[in-house]
Amino acid sequence: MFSQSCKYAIRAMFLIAQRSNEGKFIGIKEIAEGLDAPQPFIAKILQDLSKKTMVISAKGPNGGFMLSESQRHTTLLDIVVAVDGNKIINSCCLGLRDCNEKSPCPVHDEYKLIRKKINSMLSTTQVSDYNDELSMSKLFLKDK
Amino acid sequence: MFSQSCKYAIRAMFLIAQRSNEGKFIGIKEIAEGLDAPQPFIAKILQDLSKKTMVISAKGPNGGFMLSESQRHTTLLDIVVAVDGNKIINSCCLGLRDCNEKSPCPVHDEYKLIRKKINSMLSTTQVSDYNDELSMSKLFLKDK
DNA sequence: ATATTAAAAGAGTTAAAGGTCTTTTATTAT
DNA sequence: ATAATAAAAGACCTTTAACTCTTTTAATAT
Ligand code: FES
Ligand code: FES
Repeated sequence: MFSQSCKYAIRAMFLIAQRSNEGKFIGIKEIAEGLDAPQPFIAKILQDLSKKTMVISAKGPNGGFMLSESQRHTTLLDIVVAVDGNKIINSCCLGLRDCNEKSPCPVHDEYKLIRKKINSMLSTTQVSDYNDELSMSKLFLKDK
Repeated sequence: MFSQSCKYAIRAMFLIAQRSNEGKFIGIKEIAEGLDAPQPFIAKILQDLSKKTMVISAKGPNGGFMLSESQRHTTLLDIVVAVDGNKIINSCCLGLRDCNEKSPCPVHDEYKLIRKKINSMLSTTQVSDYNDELSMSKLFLKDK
């Protein structure tokens, strides 16, 4: 469904959002540990998101990543599109080039509804929506 | 969502199911053309399905592939599991090793419902369900 | 029997995703 | 100013998916 990079990107953004509440930068090392993910790989992913101005980064001591007020309203769909492109939004699940009513594949009608729910989930969830649950360890960003 | 192999496998099975009604074998060449897919790749995929007894194959003149009466009841879920494994059934969409209620990721509750719909679509659809629509060109297995 | 047909088998290739490493640049604390 | 810190940049490596090619085996029509 999502590439590995995209999954990490979403989880990283949730984590940065949570820490951004405290007004502090969180370093790559801490992010990688918080997600149980390879640090250099996370670094590269965040570099991309930083270029796309979806996260603020700062070099030097006490540097790291954080989200501005407006960046905390980034949706999961924003992240998915930034990392994986927009194929999730409207492509055929059986791989036909065009998904439309003119030449539907056998599962088109059913999949259309599922895809709508996926898009809805992604577009209605913001990265800061679960700050509290994450802080209280009711939700998790890595395996226990 | 599905690997390329899996998408081709599903489409190939729909096509073989449709032709099996006529009681004839359909050759790889014709299948590849019917799906607008690379012939040697389709051959590989069908070889695997054949080994897993999900399709009958015959060598020599008038050979090819067809589905037995019972094989026509194969569901899309059977195909997906055979080709891509069972990760679709119960894995976390953010990549956590375990998806369960004990350590849910932020989208667990919502994704659980979506995954259920996907599984339902796959398990209730049989490869021969759309024979007629395919024959009448109301549904398609390749781009126009 | 022989030639032809068509899938099976399996090695080989290509491209993309996933992941690592080293060097550079910017910041800040001293 | 200098040293220490931490991200940026970009080259590099590894693995897997996607796809191809060649040879072999089996079946059938003549
Ligand atoms: S054509 Fe396949 S999902 Fe729409
Ligand atoms: S834990 Fe992520 S979907 Fe269940």
